[in-house]
Amino acid sequence: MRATVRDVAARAGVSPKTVSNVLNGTFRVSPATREKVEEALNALDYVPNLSARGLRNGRTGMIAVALPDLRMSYSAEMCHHFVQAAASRGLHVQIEETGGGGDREVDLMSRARAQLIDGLILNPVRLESTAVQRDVALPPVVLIGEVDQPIADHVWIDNVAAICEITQLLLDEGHRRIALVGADNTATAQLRMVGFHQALRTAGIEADPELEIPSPDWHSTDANRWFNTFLDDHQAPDAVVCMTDTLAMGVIRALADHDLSVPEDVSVVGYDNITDSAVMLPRLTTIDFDKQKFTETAIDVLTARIADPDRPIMSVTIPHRIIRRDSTRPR
Amino acid sequence: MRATVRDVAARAGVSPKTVSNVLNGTFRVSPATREKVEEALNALDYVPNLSARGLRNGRTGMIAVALPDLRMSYSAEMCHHFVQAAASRGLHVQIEETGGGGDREVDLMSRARAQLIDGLILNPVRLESTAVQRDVALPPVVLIGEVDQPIADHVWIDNVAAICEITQLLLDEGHRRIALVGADNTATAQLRMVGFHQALRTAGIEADPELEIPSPDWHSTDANRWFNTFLDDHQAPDAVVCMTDTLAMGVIRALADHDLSVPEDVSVVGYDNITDSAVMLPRLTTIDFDKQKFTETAIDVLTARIADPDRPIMSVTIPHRIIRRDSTRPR
DNA sequence: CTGAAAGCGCTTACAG
DNA sequence: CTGAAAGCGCTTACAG
Repeated sequence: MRATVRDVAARAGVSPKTVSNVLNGTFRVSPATREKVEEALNALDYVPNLSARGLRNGRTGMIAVALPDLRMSYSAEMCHHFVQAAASRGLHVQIEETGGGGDREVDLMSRARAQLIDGLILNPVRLESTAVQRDVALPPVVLIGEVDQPIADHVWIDNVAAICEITQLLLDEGHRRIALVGADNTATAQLRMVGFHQALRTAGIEADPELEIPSPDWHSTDANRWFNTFLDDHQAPDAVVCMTDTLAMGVIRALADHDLSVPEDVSVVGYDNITDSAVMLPRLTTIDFDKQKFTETAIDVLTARIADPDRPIMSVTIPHRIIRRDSTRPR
Repeated sequence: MRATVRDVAARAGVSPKTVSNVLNGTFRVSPATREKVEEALNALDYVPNLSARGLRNGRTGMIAVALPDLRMSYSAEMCHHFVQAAASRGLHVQIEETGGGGDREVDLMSRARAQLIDGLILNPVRLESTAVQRDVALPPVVLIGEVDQPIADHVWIDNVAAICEITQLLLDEGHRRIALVGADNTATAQLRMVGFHQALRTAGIEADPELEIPSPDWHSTDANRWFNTFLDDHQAPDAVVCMTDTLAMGVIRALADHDLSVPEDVSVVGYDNITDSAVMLPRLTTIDFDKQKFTETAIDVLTARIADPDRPIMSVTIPHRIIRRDSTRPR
């Protein structure tokens, strides 16, 4: 059987309270007592029961991170940084996937309220997210990505500005007919479309719905399929703005299959600056942000919220920048 | 305040036991009573406290999955399937990263024993993994990937055979000077090297250590750097066996930077069949396995182990197959 | 500086 | 079919 504080106390000849004091360092314990307790701890191979501690303290040291689709390289990199940032703060991370059905988000909220996790970092898929509503008792939650409800803490990068800037860059360099890949009704896509339209408007170009191509599941293979179909029926655009680097991979492949090369015939830009973008053929021009800073900020905001449920709601914008590589060229 | 079973019982005019019966369906409850309880459950917005349940039952419904580096596309796809498979079995997943220091593995074992998780799926980084030893009280654990200690349950694909077969394919098609990328002292690499050497030996070719190139952190950018350096000093090989698809991306880029194209000048093969491999330039020849089946098997084996700690240790091999694409051609 | 007791919220024998 | 009690393992007032 596993040893409990009681067993340790018995062996050390002290009370459970003293063991707890040694474990948590709450009060000063005399060196002699401490030594006895530590001997017992080791001898009995004591490991605290976190469920019991969680029940008592109302904290488990576990937070949840919910992303739309864990298969994406973007998700992979964010997961890495979340786990690292959490570990350095003594927290552990439970992961969840919210894609493919809004109910998952509601479930998650319940689980948070079920207190096996202390809080939740949620990347909602839809703007009209039913999960996050003012009237329901919210667990501590930080929304990441694109949300416009000022109902919970929020960490994001300014998508509208980012896409606007990168579209601007293409426009400045002579591209006129610019396609957008990833256009659908998800929160992320909606906001990025706003930025795209904004840049076009500033340049005096009318948005052409024909050039706004969806890619329902956001995978490279999916973008490839949809963009291939587009190219079968349409003249190639001057440039393609992809809502993620992963989409860009599929688009570049579709162009190659239509004997169009990047950037000679068509320029392509991405978003996220995943690691592989730096070695892709061609190296991808994209939007970068500090993922470590992003995740650390999200966790710190969540921790603050857990500590004080009544503090004012805050929104943090993480800076972004354009990384110029080889997938674009002036026309 | 949150409602407890006690509150619900009070409102429904029954005992906590009856509420528990309704919640868990352990015993039959009369429809009238059930209805009263359900009304109270809803009215009070009851959510069970999982820490309390975990303390009582010794189960939390949470398992941990530990992978070497979560940034890899391989990890991303595995995480997705683990979360899906777990969800369909009513389990949740905590993720951990074991790379960059063996102590994390030991930590993980303790955490499992700390019972906030019911069990652990671990992809150990090193064969001489100190974490998994016979004398320490192991929590329920399933090892995935390359391990040769028959100390715990094990799910893997036969790496030796897989790399041997794909190297064979290259040899059969006339490649003689074959490089290997990812050669280091990790468990995965060691086993894959065995398969590589086996194929060479069968073909009567002597292994050339010069052609076995490490890529310490296994990222595409890292493989790119190391393979670039290799190409600076050496004649290009006929083919390159990459220990993962991600490494292959970096290798293909290095070849491109030396004006060598794939497969015209050099053939390249990968391992894992990540989604992006299907659209890469060129589309990558690689080793595929059923990731859903792999993860479901691992979780089922773990569940069985949790249910019966004394059952015999088992090892399951998931089949693999070569996916032929455009990154190789006969010479 | 330390001990004995109570209680976090749940479920499971034990009675009825 | 239901109730009252005990206990999972921990930590925190409350006394000394």
